[in-house]
Amino acid sequence: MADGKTTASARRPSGRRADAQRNIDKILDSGLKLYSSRPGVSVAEVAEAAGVGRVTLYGHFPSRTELAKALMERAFEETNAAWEAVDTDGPAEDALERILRQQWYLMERNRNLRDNIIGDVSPQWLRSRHDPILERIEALIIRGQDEGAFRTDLPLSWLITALYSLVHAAADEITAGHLTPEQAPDTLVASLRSLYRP
Amino acid sequence: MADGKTTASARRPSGRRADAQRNIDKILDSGLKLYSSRPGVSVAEVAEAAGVGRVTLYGHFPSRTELAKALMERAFEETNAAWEAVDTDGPAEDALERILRQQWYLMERNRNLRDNIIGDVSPQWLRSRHDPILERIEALIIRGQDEGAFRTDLPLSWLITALYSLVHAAADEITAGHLTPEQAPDTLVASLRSLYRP
DNA sequence: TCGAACTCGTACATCAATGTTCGAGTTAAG
DNA sequence: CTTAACTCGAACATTGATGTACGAGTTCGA
Repeated sequence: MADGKTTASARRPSGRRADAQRNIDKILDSGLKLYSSRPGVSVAEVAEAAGVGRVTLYGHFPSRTELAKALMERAFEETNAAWEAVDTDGPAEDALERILRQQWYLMERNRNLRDNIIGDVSPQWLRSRHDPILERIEALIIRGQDEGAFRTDLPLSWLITALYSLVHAAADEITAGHLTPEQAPDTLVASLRSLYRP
Repeated sequence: MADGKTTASARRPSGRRADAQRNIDKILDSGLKLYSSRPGVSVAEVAEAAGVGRVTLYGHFPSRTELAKALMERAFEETNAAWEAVDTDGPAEDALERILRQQWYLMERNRNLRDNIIGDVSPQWLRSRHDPILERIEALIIRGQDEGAFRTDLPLSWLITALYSLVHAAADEITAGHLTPEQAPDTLVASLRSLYRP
């Protein structure tokens, strides 16, 4: 027993037991679904949706705020991965269209998540994670302006905001039943083409 | 004393005392300001902002829901009055521009009010009050389409939603400090012209 | 199979919001 | 001036959410 300190925690210093990890995943999945669908979600709801005891949830996420952060962190990672996967070569106008068609629902989901999580995390924290994503879009728009494909008579930040805004609007229209999920990307692309062209 | 029943309430059956009416106004004013600025406003906050006791507030508005309804009702009336005041003659494109320049801040404020009040009143109630306003915009857009000034390749409801969406975006940009209140209407009008033209 | 890691329900303390009651004071209106 | 309407603070009951503590049971991992 001289070297009996080879406990599990010593052997897997940064690891978790498989069932714990499974529960963490379930919690994050359910949390994302709930938080991105409506405001005012409670910790208890997330736990129930995940099929997990409330105490278990608190065991992994010490507070509501920590849970919220984990959800946002995960969403940002997903977005970054999506950007890596998309082809941004060629004319900026075409690249933007590809990005929209592939990611508009992701943009929308994360925007809702962000809206419904405000108040749980500090604005600074939120900004620090969100800015890198904005920069990617910004760079693409600037490229389009250099190519002469995008207008330059309106502020750059406005073009970005308008883009997000219309993505959000498209999602609302689907929810309201005025637009089908198939029509949405076409409508969005057509609208943004009109809006972005010089 | 045969006719001694000439009490105040009998004499002013539908009227209120002047100080009561004054307080009601203060409550609605403060409530509008708070509700349209952020979510999660409590009744206590509204009372305090109005400089009125919480009990007094409950005396006039039996519940949080009733207060919310009164706020929305008032906002709708204001919007209707604004529509009556605006000149909708001439080409639809110009009329829309005039409306935007005169009412965009009102549209924005009421949209926030609506967003932050969801959950306090039923969706049906909200719809029933909001629809008449949408119809006015709808009629104007259809007129523009008949004149050949507005595009017809996108759903009508989408054009309306996009309009509201961009108004909201413009307000966000002002809040974020990316747009001045003077620039906002021009940016908005320019964007919607691009978006609406065939 | 053994022990540590993990889960679970129950129970508890805390906090904030809603809505009500009471009684004493103030104010408008006739 | 008289009275009814109104206001106010303080106190109370209720509800729902957050976070913690405990102890008994289950499951993973070596």
